[in-house]
Amino acid sequence: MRLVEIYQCLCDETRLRLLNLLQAGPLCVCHLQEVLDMGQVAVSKHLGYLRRHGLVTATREGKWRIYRLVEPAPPELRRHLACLQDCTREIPLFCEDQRRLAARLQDCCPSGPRAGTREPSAIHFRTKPNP
Amino acid sequence: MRLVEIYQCLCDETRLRLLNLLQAGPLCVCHLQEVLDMGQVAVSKHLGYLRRHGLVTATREGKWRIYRLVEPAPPELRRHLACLQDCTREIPLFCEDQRRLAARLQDCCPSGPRAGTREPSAIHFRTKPNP
DNA sequence: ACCTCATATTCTCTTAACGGAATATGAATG
DNA sequence: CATTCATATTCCGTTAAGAGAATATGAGGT
Repeated sequence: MRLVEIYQCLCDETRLRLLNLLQAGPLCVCHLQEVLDMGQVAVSKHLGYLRRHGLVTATREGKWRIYRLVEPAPPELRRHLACLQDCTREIPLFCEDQRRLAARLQDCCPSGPRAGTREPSAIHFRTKPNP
Repeated sequence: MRLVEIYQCLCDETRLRLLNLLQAGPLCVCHLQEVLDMGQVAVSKHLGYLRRHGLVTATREGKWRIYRLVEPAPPELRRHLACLQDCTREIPLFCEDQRRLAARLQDCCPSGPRAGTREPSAIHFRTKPNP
């Protein structure tokens, strides 16, 4: 993975917000869309961009498509995601996003704030993302 | 300084090379231009971009314009520059740039490879950048 | 088989980035 | 004060990014 490519992925605020949310675990598009409060096309396109450049991967789970950070991440990417996380920790917008996500997942899977982390599909089969 | 702004500055290879070289100390445009082996306009524009976004500062020294990393750098920037340096250490292109710069400075100020670090103007008054 | 839901792709428009050629600026020097 | 040197700015053409509307795809449910 080329270094510039990483920065190109990081140089858009929407993509930073997406990565910030994905740091905590896999998510489907509709959750991301809700938390960011953006149009479906925009979110989908940015996720596609991240996927084409190898920062995230996508799998199907029933009707949903689950995105997660690439695993294992190449070392340059790991470093940069860690650096990003250090910074976003102190930035209100990103903290709010995380809070909104936590709340959204509470609604969805009350058994735990990140119950889906180990079994991502569980998020979507317990309750529908948009009931 | 906004986070996205940092990434926007870092998402171009030429700018990464410039920052890599400036990590070691202040430099004039002509040295950078020589090491990168690029046109004057391109180098000047990229430096201008970095300056407008607050990553570097510029001062006049006689006929030359000396660029250096902003001092003191805001914390997010410090972190990212450190991260960048960690990565570039292992990338041939950036290492070659550093070697070429060292060689160029040898020609220019034989008293030491980074003689200009403490007294940047000395680089340019001992010998002309392009004799 | 049809329908719906979640998501992706295409199209179009606007805007920004990049490179190079030509030109402008401003300091130093004869 | 005219010239030279180092650098910046402007202009132009090309290319890529981003947003939104409309449409396509593909899996599940009826």
